[in-house]
Amino acid sequence: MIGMEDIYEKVMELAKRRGFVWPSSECYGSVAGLIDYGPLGAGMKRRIENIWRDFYVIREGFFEIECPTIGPEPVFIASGHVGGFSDKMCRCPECGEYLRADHIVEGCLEGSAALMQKEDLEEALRDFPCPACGETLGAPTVFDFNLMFETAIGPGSQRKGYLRPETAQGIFTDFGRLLRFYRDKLPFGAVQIGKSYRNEISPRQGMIRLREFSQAEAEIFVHPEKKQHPSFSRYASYTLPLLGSSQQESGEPPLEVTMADAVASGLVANEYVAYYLALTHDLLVSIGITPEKLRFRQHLPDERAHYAIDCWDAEVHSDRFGWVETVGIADRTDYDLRAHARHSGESFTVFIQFTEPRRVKQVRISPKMGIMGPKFRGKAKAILEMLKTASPGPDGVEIILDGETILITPDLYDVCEEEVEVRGEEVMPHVIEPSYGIDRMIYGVLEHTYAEEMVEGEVRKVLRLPTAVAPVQVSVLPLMNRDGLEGAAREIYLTLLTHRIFAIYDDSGAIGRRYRRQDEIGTPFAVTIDYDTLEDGTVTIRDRDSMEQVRCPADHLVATLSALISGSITFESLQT
RNA sequence: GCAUCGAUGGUCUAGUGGCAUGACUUUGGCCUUCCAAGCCAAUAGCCCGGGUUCAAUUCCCGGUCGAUGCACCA
Repeated sequence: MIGMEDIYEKVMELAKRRGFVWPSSECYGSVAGLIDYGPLGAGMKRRIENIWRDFYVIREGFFEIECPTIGPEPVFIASGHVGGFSDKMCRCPECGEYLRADHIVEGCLEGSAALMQKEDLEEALRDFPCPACGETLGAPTVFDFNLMFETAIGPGSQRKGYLRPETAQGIFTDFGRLLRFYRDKLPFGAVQIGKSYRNEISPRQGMIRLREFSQAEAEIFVHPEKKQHPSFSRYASYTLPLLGSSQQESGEPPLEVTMADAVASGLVANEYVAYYLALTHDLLVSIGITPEKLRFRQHLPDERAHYAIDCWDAEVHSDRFGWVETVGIADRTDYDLRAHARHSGESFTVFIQFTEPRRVKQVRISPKMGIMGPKFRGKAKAILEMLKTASPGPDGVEIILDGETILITPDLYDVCEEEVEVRGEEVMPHVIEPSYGIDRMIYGVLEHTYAEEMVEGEVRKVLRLPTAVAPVQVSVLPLMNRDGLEGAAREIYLTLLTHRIFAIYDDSGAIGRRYRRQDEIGTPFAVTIDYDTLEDGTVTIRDRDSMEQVRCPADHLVATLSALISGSITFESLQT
């Protein structure tokens, strides 16, 4: 390779020029963090999403759902995004700098300032110097900056809504429906591919940090005590570079271990997490990420959400941006379901039958309603409810109702001990969440597959995209645009299209120039129609990566290309 | 968001207070029997808004976008 010192510039220049990625609304001045996928980029993105579906929908059996990108406020109150997805900020009255209010206070104070109220923060900030200009802050106004885009649903006194900051919540809110769809059994999973939105303060890394981005997320609902993946054997001996939190703390390199060993040694929390680490490696490599530029880093205890048992990022190395978090894989326990259960009042549990019904002795309070009704009148019903779960003492039961303590004496109820048959229990599943940043995957693939090489004194730019990811699969090129070559080429082109091979036809300019054009957009194969085609009915197939050619009878072309595209044969095998 | 620097056809670039360079690409034509060949022609540009000026792509102010540093960041 030559002159690869500024690969980001080169990749983005090509991506813009050739129609992969464009700045959005360019004619009115583009907006940071918003991009368009052009004709080739949109095709490539769709192919990558479909490969993701091959892994998660077809192979894992997790059906895909599609939820709105707008949600009503309670969803995001429950998810914690309304409260937790915002930062408390203030502005220096002297220099105008925006500051994290809690960070300033935290630097000089014991304990955590993140939970302080605005008013307390304002008071605490009074005497602090501005970290930017050094002037005393005085009493700045502390305000929340929430990273969610806000909107209003409907006219008039609208319901407040937000653009979703992740696709996951739709799967959680559909939990009850999904559970019934999967016929009340664990484990099951559902996935969603779609747009999410975050009003980033300063998105400045091209397509790495976007305000509107595509995510592919799976939510896998598992029994909290059964975290053995039913297909674990598929990846048990798969080896990955794992950078655990202890390796990071001691500055050691990643460990190359099998998934079975990783789980056995406790490096990875359970088989589910390990399985999706391996699957993610498998998937990323198959779309064109270089294995040497891919690692899995465990969250350090202080960066991991408090409720998560284990959390790993798949990080893709970029020459420009360093290690970029591209996929997150977490065991989120029952945090999300519990939150939605609390806020919505629905149960979010699965009834799991015991293998054998259990006989359980239970004490039941049977109120004497004939006495209690007249005695407590309007409160009787509420007291009755509370009695059901109370455990009676020798003097009776104390019940607190609306702040008033009421003693229910033993003469008001009977206690009967009985043995009941319990056939199962309500279980709140744990959630394993693999979450993929599609746009970051696309950038990683572009950067890793971009190559330059010297060919006869000229720089050849080539995207070595895997066939499954290339937006165009085959180009059809008549060697000359005359002597009947163009007619024969058109015929072959149409034949490929009817067999659903996505080909483009190009007869413009010298043949070498046309090969270069296809190299730049990653088209893996070129079919050239030359004078031998008119003689003996053969064409050549050119391989993008080796620039080698083989002759192939036109009659076999569809079958040969289909096999090459699907990967069932290699180009090298045709050369012998 | 702050500071510094930058923005000229699709791409790379020269240059200027007064008709805006060149190369590559693209399109059409000629030529051409396999890797950006040659010839002819064509298309296409001074980021946006305001100010100074007879005249602004050029100078000034503001904005947008991009790069770098700080800050922020699932």
